[in-house]
Amino acid sequence: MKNSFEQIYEVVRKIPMGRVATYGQIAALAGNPRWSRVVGYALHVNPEPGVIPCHRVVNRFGEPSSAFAFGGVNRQILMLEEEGVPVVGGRVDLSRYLWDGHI
DNA sequence: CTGGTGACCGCTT
DNA sequence: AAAGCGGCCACCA
Repeated sequence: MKNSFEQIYEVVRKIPMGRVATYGQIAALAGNPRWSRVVGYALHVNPEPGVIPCHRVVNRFGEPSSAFAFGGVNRQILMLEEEGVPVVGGRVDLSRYLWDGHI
């Protein structure tokens, strides 16, 4: 653990399949609930695509980020459904698929 | 070197 | 009840 980024990547990497986490949740698990912005930037640089499941990260409303740069927001939704996370109305049911921080 | 911005969230008025 | 603003870190010009 050197900087906040490493912490964030560590938390995001721990997200189990078929579950999603919010930026605030990741920020809180990383150590500071106000790093939500840093979390977004951290995933933006995404140093290891394919290793860090950035598609499992959504905002607190359960909606995927509009600035998703994988090839379109549809791509993220498709990947989530592939893992078993249904996206209804462009939104994920956080009450049911929100990662509680426990594997 | 300084200023401003960004995949956000929470509190205050 | 709704709207607006600030705050933390890192990177770019």
